[in-house]
Amino acid sequence: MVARIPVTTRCEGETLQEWTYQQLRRAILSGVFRPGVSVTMRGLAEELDVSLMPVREALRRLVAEHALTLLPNRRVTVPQMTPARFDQLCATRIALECLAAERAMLAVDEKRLAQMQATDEAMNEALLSHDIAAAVSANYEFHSLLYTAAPSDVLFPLIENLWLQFGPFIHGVLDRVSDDFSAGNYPVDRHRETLSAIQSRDAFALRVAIEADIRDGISAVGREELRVAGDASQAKRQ
Amino acid sequence: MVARIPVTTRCEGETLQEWTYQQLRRAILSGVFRPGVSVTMRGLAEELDVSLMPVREALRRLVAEHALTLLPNRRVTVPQMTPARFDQLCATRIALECLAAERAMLAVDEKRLAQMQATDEAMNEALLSHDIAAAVSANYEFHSLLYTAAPSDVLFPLIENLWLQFGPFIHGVLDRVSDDFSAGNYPVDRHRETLSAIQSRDAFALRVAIEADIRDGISAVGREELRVAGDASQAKRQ
DNA sequence: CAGGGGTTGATGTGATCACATCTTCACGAG
DNA sequence: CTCGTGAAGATGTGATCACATCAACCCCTG
Repeated sequence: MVARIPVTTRCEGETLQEWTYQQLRRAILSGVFRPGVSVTMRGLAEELDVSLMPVREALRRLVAEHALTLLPNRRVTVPQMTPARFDQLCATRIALECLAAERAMLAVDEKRLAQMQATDEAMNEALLSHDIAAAVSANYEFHSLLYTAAPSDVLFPLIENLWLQFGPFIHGVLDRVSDDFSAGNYPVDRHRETLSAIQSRDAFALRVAIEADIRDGISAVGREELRVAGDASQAKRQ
Repeated sequence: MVARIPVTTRCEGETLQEWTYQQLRRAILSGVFRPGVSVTMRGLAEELDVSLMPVREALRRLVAEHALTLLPNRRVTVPQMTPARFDQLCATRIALECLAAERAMLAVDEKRLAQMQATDEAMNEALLSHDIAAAVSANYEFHSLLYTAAPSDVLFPLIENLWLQFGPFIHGVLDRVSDDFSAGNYPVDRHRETLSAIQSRDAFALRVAIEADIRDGISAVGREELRVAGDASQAKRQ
């Protein structure tokens, strides 16, 4: 474990296990854990300054959500990204997020649309100033604002699962996009296409925009995942 | 807890927690737990004759998979089915299973096709003899055989999640279908359509067949879920 | 110097205990 | 008779301990 886990203050009435889960989850989403490294319950317990029990249950939960992987050795590791897995994640994201977007579209009101616009601008600013962490969370919030317009306790958790599995790689994707931004190479703003599709209540255009947004992420990665996988196998030896 | 949980023998090298999880999972899938009833760790521990710890972790896992629900009281219950949730589950199943079917289609060989045919016939026989449990597992196996033709460690777990959430209701659906069967009212066999679509490598026909299979389940339920929900609110008082 | 076997430390699993919180039920005041 | 209050039991959470298993490491033998 090289990088420290950023911790937040514990909310009132929140169980230790829930807090621990949230910390680990945020750490995974922000790419603190590199693929291939194995985490130990005692190590995390010491780092988060909690006992074994909350860590144990938080890890169990993250494994159940496929955010972490349980090896046959019963050791917990950050899952490796393979081209096949990457491809599956993208295809599944497209299927689920297009569905979620379509179902949420009619429920997006003016207020939410304004929030989405503001979030998109915040993301672009973050990309320009190379603040990857802020860009990641703004991107996350943009999609969340859309999908949660129509309350959904089935679809949205599944999508969050996929994001969690993508976790360590979103960082790499937006890093690449940020570089392109700085080089003056502005890519097509899929978020803006998304917003105008919602405004004109065009379900088909919305699906196209969402799919394009996800596919842009893919092409931004390119052979990136291979490099990350290479880093991971080095990190494993540490 | 009215119904007993059917237990299987514990495999060699399987942890107690894993075994407990499998027992509870099978119980949910076969509809032993009725929606709305709350389960207790100590109750399950006694019933399965294990200590609290394995039950605790198994429940945590099932909650993470949305097979069970954690109330604000920190009590674990079988989730209620509402029309909205039912609709979401169906739409998500269609999106994911059509995708999975399309991706698996080309990987289905003669041997697997024969297995699927045999499984479908077994299901029809089970329906005729009103053996709902056998029909449920045959239906499950039929779809599994298709989706696992191309190994997928992303899509398939998500689909299994949805099936688990459907769990208590599949029973009701097939109960209804079984009644129709006995009344000589043979519904369209969507599984047969699925098989012929695979044989002719027709991706579009396959999507149509899968979607129709899932939608047939919906119409078979009809207002069924309301009756079940009604039963559940009664059962809760027990 | 290379390979194998034994030892020691680390790790996950399971059990048990202590405690805070919630539920439930009965009793008594209004 | 109704509603609030208090006590007792039940329940989930967290901590700590014991143990089997696994990994790394070192030393010995060839």
